Amino acid sequence: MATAQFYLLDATYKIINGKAQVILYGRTEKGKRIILSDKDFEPYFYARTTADIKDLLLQLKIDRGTTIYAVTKVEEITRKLLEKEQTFLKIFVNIPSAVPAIKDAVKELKEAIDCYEYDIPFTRRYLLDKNITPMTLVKADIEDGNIISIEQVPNTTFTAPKILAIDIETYYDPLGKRMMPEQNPILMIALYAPDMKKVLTWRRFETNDACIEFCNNEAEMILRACTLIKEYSPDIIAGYFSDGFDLPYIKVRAEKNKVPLVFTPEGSTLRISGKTITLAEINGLIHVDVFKFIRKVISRSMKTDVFTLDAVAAELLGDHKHEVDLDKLSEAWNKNHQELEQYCHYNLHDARLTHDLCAKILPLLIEFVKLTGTLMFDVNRMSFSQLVEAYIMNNAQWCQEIAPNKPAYNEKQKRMGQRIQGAFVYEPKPGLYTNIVVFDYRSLYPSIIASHNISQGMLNCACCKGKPTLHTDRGDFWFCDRQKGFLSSIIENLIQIRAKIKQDIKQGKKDQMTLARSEALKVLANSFYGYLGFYGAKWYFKEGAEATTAFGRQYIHKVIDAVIQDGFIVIYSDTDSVFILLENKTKNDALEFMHAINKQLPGVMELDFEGMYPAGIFVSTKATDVGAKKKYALIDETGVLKIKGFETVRRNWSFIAKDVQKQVLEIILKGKNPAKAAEYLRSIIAELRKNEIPLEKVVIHTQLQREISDYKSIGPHVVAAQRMQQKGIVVEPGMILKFVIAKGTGKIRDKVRLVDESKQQDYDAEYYINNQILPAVERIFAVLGYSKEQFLADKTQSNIDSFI
DNA sequence: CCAGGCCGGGG
DNA sequence: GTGTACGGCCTGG
Repeated sequence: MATAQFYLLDATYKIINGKAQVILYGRTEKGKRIILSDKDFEPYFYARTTADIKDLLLQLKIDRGTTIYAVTKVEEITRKLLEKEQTFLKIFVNIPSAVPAIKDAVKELKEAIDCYEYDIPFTRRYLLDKNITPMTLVKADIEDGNIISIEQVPNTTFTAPKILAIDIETYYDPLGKRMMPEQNPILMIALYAPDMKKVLTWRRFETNDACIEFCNNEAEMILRACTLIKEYSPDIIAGYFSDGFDLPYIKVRAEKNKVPLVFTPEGSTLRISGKTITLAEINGLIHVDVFKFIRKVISRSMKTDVFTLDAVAAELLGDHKHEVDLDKLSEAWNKNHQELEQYCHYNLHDARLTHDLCAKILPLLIEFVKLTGTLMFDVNRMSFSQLVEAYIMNNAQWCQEIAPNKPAYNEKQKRMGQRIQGAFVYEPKPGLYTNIVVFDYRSLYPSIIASHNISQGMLNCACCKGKPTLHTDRGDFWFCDRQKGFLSSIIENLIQIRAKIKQDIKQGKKDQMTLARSEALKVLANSFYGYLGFYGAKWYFKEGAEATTAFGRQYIHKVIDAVIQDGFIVIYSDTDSVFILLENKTKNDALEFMHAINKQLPGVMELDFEGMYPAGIFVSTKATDVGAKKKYALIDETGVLKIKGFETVRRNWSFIAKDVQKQVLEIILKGKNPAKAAEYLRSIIAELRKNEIPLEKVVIHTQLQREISDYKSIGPHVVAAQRMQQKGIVVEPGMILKFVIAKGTGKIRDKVRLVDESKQQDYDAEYYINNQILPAVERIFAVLGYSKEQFLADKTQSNIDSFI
């Protein structure tokens, strides 16, 4: 017998001779790849029954043609379900895929009450039960490559996995057909790691750049990329939107060229799964889609609201993409080969940005892996609720808790219909304000859940009947005083771990790992409340969510009352934050107020100083309405705009609408000059009415998603497609249609014109003013006292401004 | 008001 | 793959 110690990277399983083998992929401390299998782990799930039906269960067999699903063993055990101890049957089956089938059969039995944990993927079950964590060191006793036993080596992390980034450039028609990998070849493949910089392409040109390598054709290029990846043997292959673009594209091209797609030394190939949202997976090589993690997990804490590689790299790395005209790439490919060099550099630079972003997010990703005990591939693609659930599952083990089931369709519908009364919102009076200070409660909801013991089994317990109750619209609640709940302990533990880490950070322990751990714990804690009220959650807890917001409303009222008593003016409050005006008080006065409040607050509750803003605008949802929730723009002391709740302007808006919205906010907050912004808007409207705004700025871009005949309702873009067809242009799904709205009568769709059949004079200024420009800025101006009618009135406007 | 339909990331 | 499917927003009906 030998032992092996290695960082666990990935896990999968395969069926051999009718039995499942777990396959673990790892990297030894000396950097060697290692692959081991474990033959002795059996799939199982739990059931509750009204009688002892072990013998009956052991008879269960389901014949599925080539395979037979069967129960192999049944054990009686005691576990808890929502904090209530009960007897369960642990039902073992022959292979993992037998679990759902046997589960269904068991549910049919008249003695069955319910089944549990039948939806936990086999390898995940393995990791949970063996108590081993990916991206950390594990120690295994092995015999002939088979694992006899395996355990965690405590306090270890694989901090420096080898990352290789990949990025491709493809041939495409600038007129914007949908991604068509069957027709359009890959032109370049870039691979980047600090010690591996390579661009492969299959058109030759003069170059001195040693990174550029020429292949004879696309097939050879793909094979060469595979060889380079195999030889480099990274732990992680990273891409940007590579689940949705690069890797599926490569897969199609490899099939088209009939070349095998092997990415690891031991021969793992690329697997593409999922229909609407594709996933690209390689056994033993962690595919990180940098874009997915950033958009799902990090986006909340970022300023940008577009997640292009350029915008994200700018914010997180302070770097940009190279500026090249990608629309000319295909032309260069066909005619001007010498121009391809700049595209190669562009390609490699994108791969570099992707690599650096991956390195940047890696510490956080690893901390989530450790906290949830889930494979990095999965963590990379999880939403907040999934992260929380994975974290709870990982902790349920030592609490002896069995996971409740995911809701069935009906239950989900029911839950979706159950509105939970939300937080308190003090509606802002729309307007432009100066010198705003923002306070917020530190981790308000997590603190409440922990300190008020909010957990299913603790609700309205018999033992604490008569204790002061929480009155809500849905009735009165109390939570047990004598026993600590499961969910509340988990979150209390989370808060404590984080407090300890924050202490460490304060004392100077500011390494990447510590900071990332603190951040991961914060994200989990902050997502906990949302999870309780999320309809798809296993531990959905409506009363708990209601109680949390009810307590939250009490706490925020306490601050608001105190702020007012102290002579500040409250302009806005939402959930855990209060926005106040300094007026003739100072920032110091505000800080002193906060310290005083904190002395009165119980336990872990604490009010923080969020920031100070020289100017801010609060906007209403409707032009005439009172203040809107969560819709404002602030400018901080360094001149950076903080914009919340303004809809992001998309492709199917005209350029002019996007421009105007941005300009208006800038003028108002930087120059604090509403009149100037209004003047600007008037000038734009006037130019539109004189049809002076260039035609290209009013073009609307929309993609045709299907065949024209498949449309049930005829939107403007469908009309544009029809017109193109009439003109003999081949129209196919995926095309970006460009059209303008011309003068005329009837519905919008009746006024659709193609760009090349329109002249500068043709576009309908009133449409653009009413449906594009004004919707984008109407609310902003409404709060400054301008109604949209004021801009629409085609008169001299100067006198209206004077009383603002 | 609901349902149908598009966007996003990538090239 | 212990299979099933994003979330937000706008427009037409």
